[in-house]
Amino acid sequence: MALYLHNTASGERERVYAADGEALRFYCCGPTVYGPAHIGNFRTFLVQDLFRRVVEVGGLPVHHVRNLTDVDDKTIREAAAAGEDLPTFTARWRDRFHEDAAALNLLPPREEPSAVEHIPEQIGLIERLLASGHAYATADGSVYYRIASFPRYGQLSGIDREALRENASGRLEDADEYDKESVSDFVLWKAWKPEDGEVGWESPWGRGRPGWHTECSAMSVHYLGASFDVHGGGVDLCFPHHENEIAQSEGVSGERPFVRHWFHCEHLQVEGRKMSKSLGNFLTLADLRAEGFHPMEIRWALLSGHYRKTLNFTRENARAARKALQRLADLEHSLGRGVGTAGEAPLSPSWPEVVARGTEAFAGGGDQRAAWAALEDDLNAPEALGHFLREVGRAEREGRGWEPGEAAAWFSFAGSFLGVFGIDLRAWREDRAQARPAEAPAEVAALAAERWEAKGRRDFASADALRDRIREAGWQVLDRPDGYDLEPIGD
RNA sequence: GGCGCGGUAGCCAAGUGGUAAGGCCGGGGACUGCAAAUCCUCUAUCGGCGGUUCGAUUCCGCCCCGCGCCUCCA
Repeated sequence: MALYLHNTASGERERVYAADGEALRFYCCGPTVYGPAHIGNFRTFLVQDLFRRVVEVGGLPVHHVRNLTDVDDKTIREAAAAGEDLPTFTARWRDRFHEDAAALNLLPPREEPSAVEHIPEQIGLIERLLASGHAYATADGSVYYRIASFPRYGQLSGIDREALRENASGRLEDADEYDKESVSDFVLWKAWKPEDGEVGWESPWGRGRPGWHTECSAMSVHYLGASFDVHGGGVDLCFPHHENEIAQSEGVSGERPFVRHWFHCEHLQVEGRKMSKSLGNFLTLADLRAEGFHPMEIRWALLSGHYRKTLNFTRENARAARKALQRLADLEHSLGRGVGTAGEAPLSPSWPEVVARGTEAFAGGGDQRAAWAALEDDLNAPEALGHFLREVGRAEREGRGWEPGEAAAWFSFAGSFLGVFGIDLRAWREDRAQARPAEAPAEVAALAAERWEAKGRRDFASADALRDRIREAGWQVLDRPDGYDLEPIGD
């Protein structure tokens, strides 16, 4: 495999490989569990999922770690507002995140550590930072990172410390932070305050809780080592979160680099505008499901742009995705019976099978090879989709004339492609079949029977009139040579 | 102001120094008694102005516009 990925740290496309030669060590900043994740969050997680799938199909196992932030200002505030204790509150949203992630067919990470479960590791990290002079405690029992002690600070995001100081000058009056040495210093341990209520842990500096940035350094190093291969997140995390992680992790270990490859995903817009609560376009998966969209349609739409460009999510795109899925389902129905090892569902091979097939599945014609090549070239999903859809069109036009062997090869390619994209066609098909009424109301069925009879008499005027009445009832008649089907209108 | 990402057909979205993938929508046609599906077919000179070049959408410069980050937002 020769997968190349843009590295924020160098600004260049670089080869992805496992330093230990065995598994790619991959850390992702996960969600803060204080409410439902929105589709912008999921865009990032989906891109990371696509990346992981490409690496694994390329033959390299991935040691994937994604954390859960279950203690911070927002979780504490919202838990209090909900009248729940913090663990109960965050567990609920954690479960919700898992449900959404499963619906979107995200592969679960190998480990999913949470901040609350790793307080000792975080305290240990802070102690080492204090010992090495990178941190200092203040009178109130908080601990801050001393940015002046880390000359490389700002290198990842290209921000220089002088500018930081100037820009931050307007916030000097922030009462909470009056005892920091420098306004740019960030908090590692926050001393307990009355509004924290029951939330707090004992530490060498008194009762308190870890600052947000602390957890990712402590947990990534704990699970993946002081230096690992790839670290992902949304572009907004580049500064200050990832910058701070570098300062913390390299500060204690002295090992460089903390992360070899920084992988940042651009943001998402909705219907041409940025997502914001005031615009009311802060979409969650549940919102879109309520509008009738299937998670697989959302997944397709969210992966249809390049990860380093802002993507405009539109309902129209989601409908285009639905159409593509329908084309695939039709194709599987017409050409795919008994083809390949997946039997009746050759376009829905299991993930282990997709991994086992590896890149061999893409060794066919030009577009098949090109689809894989596009993915290896900085994860160019839209180009890969273009090649894939050209293959779909070819199958639609030529498939009926194929020999069994040709059909099997094509379905192996297409099944693997959908596997890499994490599109579970079977789930989509079954959920939709379940969602629609299997049978028309007796009244509609009677009209349809009457129409079929009129049609048999070649009384087309009556037949058409009945078709209209059936349509008014919300159903449509689809004729076959030997009969007809009734389907609900609406999608 | 600093750093970063963009401006390609009605919409979404790739891409290349030699006259621009793919999808959706829409138009026309074939097929069908009608309808659905399917098939065929049509729709762009790439934000603006200069420059380099035999030739630029692709390289350089300037300008205009949109978006993100600049201390806890994927």
